[in-house]
Amino acid sequence: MTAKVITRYPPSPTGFVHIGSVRTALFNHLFAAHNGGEMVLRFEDTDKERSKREYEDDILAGLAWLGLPYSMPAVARQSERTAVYQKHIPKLIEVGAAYEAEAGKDNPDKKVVRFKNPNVKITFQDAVRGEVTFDTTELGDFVIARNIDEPLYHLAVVIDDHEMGVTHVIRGEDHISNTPRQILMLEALGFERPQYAHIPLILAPDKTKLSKRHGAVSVNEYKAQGFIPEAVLNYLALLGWNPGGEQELFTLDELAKLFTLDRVHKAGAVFGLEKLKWFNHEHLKKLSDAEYAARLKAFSDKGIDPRLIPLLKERAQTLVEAVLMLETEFDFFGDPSYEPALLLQKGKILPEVASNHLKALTDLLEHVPHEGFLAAQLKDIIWPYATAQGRGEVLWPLRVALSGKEKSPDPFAIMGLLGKEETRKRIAQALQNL
RNA sequence: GGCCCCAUCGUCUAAUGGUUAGGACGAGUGCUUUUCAAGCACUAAACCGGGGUUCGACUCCCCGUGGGGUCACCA
Repeated sequence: MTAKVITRYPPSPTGFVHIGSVRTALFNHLFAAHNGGEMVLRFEDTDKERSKREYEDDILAGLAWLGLPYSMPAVARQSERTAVYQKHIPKLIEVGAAYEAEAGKDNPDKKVVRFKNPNVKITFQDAVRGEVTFDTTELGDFVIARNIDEPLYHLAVVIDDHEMGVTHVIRGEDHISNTPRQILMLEALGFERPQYAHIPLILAPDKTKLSKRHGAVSVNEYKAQGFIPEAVLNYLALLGWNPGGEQELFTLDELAKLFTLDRVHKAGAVFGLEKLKWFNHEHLKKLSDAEYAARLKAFSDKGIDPRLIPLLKERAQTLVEAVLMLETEFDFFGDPSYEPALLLQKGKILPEVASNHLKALTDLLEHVPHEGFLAAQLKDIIWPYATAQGRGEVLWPLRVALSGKEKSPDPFAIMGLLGKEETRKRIAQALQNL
């Protein structure tokens, strides 16, 4: 059939890896994976002032965290690819497609390279937008290189994409107006035109391009907030793309199987944290208990009782939230201390009533063997009594006696975790407090 | 402003000429093991406007309007 599909992810290492940039990488990966191809990565660091190694590391770490695969050419930094560019820039001048010109008044000795604009209309097929036409006349003879061997962004892109065998250029919509000038250069160089696809931008709630001023924008921040890659990927994939149908939860592999460019949207999509949280919770629930505990370790070095994991899974939307719960409503293993009035639900329950119920419960629990002291069975035993006597008046004092807290998991779960001895102790203590 | 792109509930979206315009997040209400969550049920919520084309338009065309992107020796 046709040549192997090669997509590209060319970040410029001038900042921490942006969520929009990651979405572009994701789409490039999904398309490549869907077609049995691969995504190549290169660093566009021709801006030497702003490019930094720490940002490169950050980008690579981000991809690793997300689990997005890529390949890299032997020389991946544009700043180190001078030899490659030297093959092509003089050629452009030789064939008359470009010329050297004075840099400007402030720099009389310096010579830049300008592209000789043929002033034509350029039409290209965009995989998501269809036919797009630009008049390149307004571009003038634009500068394509700082000097004979230092190309500027547009030229470097064209040469690198060609050298790396890129077949599909999938990038943000903000690049759509750059496309005609890149096509101009690519034609002058005699390169084949790749397939273009301009994907919609990720927008902030005010509908403008998402940027730092809108808050968390780096994937690191999401990682630090306790989001997991499965959820981030799933959420991002569905921003501006949709496989049709009503399924929303997907793994990366499932997404790759379904991904096609013709289902990519044309309009920008607003990034919504609430829905991301929902995706995170859903994916968190799908982890095994062991895996959940392992991920939690990155946020808390305290050992946690494995029996707590199912409860956390049910409640926490993020891992940070889980840690927080462990420190608050789930922190009931230590000595519970509380205002005795809390036992009475702020005066709603009479002291005699509460203590009668607690005494009755003590008797009920007396017959339960240690081995049978489990949440489900305790519920079976206590439930009929609570129902007969009034659930609120029975269960509230019990829950407070056990947890000492205004909010906590239900009393049966807590008793199961504490065990018979501790449960008896706490109920006795509550009786004394009354 | 020039050029280019876009337009379904508040948000993410389904629908590809014929649906009571569907789902999800969020919101509200109720139920539940009467705390907090979770869960479940229900409710409110959208085709930007105007012209065409057509027996029939959310879907096709045109014009408005609105929004966005881009106009560097940044990428």
